[in-house]
Amino acid sequence: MPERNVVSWTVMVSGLAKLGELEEAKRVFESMPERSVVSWNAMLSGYVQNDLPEECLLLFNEMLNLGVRPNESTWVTVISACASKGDFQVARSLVHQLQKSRVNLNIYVKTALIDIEGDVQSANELFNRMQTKDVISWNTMISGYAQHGQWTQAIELFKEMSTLKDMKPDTVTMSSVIAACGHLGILEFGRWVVDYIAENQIGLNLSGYNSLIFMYSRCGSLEEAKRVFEEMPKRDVFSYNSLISGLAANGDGLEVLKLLMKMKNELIEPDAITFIGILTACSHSGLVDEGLTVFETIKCPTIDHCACIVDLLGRAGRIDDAKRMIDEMPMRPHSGVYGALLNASRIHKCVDLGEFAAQELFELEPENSGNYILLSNIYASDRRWEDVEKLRKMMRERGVLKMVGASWLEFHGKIHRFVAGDRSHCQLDEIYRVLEDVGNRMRAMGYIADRNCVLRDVEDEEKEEMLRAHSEKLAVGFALLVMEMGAVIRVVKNLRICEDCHLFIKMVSKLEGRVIMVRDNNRFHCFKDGKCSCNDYW
DNA sequence: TTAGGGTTAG
Repeated sequence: MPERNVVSWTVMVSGLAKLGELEEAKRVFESMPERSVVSWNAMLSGYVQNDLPEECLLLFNEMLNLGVRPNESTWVTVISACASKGDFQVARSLVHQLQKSRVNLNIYVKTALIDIEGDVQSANELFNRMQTKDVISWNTMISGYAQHGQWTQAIELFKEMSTLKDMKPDTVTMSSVIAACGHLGILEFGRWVVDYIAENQIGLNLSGYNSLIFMYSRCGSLEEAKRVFEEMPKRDVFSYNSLISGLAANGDGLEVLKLLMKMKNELIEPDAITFIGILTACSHSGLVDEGLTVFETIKCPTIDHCACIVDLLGRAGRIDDAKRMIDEMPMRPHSGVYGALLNASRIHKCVDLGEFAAQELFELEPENSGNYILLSNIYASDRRWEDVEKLRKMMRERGVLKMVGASWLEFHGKIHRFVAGDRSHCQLDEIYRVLEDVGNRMRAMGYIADRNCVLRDVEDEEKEEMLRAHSEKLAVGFALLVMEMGAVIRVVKNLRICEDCHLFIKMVSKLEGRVIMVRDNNRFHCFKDGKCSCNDYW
């Protein structure tokens, strides 16, 4: 060019960076005879676009040291560099500098700030103070809630957005909303959202389809998840992972292994999450050898994959192999590893290994009441009531004893509340008739009507405290399930699929010859023929 | 010539 000026130089920097030619961009940037703030911005954003946020921040420092005044675009770029790094400390110091610099906070800067702050409340305050908001500001706030697990708030904000005349939710909005529905397990609302998308002609892109697969999977609607998976024009690792995890939770190990093959045929590389899904599926379906074979193919197995193998071996009864796996693994085991061993010890009633795993867990996470309960259950299954009581005492002393007050179940759109010893439910007589019937039939089939039996008479006060809170209210709730067979029971609060109700539902599924779906902690468990998708062999 | 938003696991 006969006349090169700062603009043409900057175009070169920006264009090269966009092509991923970062070294070349840097070379041009460094040989510029003069630079404007825009040139600096082009180079800074080049680093962010090429996933080098640290380089961006270093260059930003250099820029300040040379006395170049950042403008709004500069701030947006460096803030987003912190966002991709997840570096809240640097973000805080940037916000501080930003306040000192008296730069005008336009919609871009504010939106970037909502995205970075790691502090949902401040982000929301800023969002509420914004005079003008566009679709990206709304999406940033919605996904901010979602990224912090505040899915209800994300959905509420979407509802508010959808009532505004001048605001049209787009495909990004809908991806977040659909995923939030999945996390909450609210399939009915999810279906409404799907209709909303169709009515408003919002085209879904790959992320949107992936969210849909995730939602259907998490809500236990595997047929719909598979349908979306088949229908979508292009799949990526997210699509596979969402479906694999859904099938894994449903105990469909064979289908998952087929998907792994299909994935390879489509030349999509499985990642760490894929393998967790596959190993979980094998574990839940008792496919021990297949799981071990897959484990061998993982290039860089993580500690989580090892935990899956401990679970796989332990559930299947190869508990000594599970312990050996822990002894031989190169990394330091974390709570997930010992948790898997403890669970396996409970399933197979191995007191020694259970004690070993629990001791490690009490060190690693002393506040987690679940570990104490599991060990207590192991002692109880061995009728070691003194040890049970010792553990209760330890829990009281450490303040981890958490008595569950009540549970809430939802079905047919109505919330039912159950409390230990509660006699106030409007279908009480019917419930107890069903309970008695199931208990009799269980005994007739040779099952020991001991502590696992929901009808068990409680002998003394201590065990009453321990057992009633768990068994009885669950029993009452699940008796309702028997009567309402076919309905999906949604556990609204406090109730977990613990040992007692687990056995109960399995028995019911066998006696009634029905498939029962129960949503527990937002995950679906599928019970059929006396087996549960999570493959616990009681 | 430069700048802000989305999806997955146990």
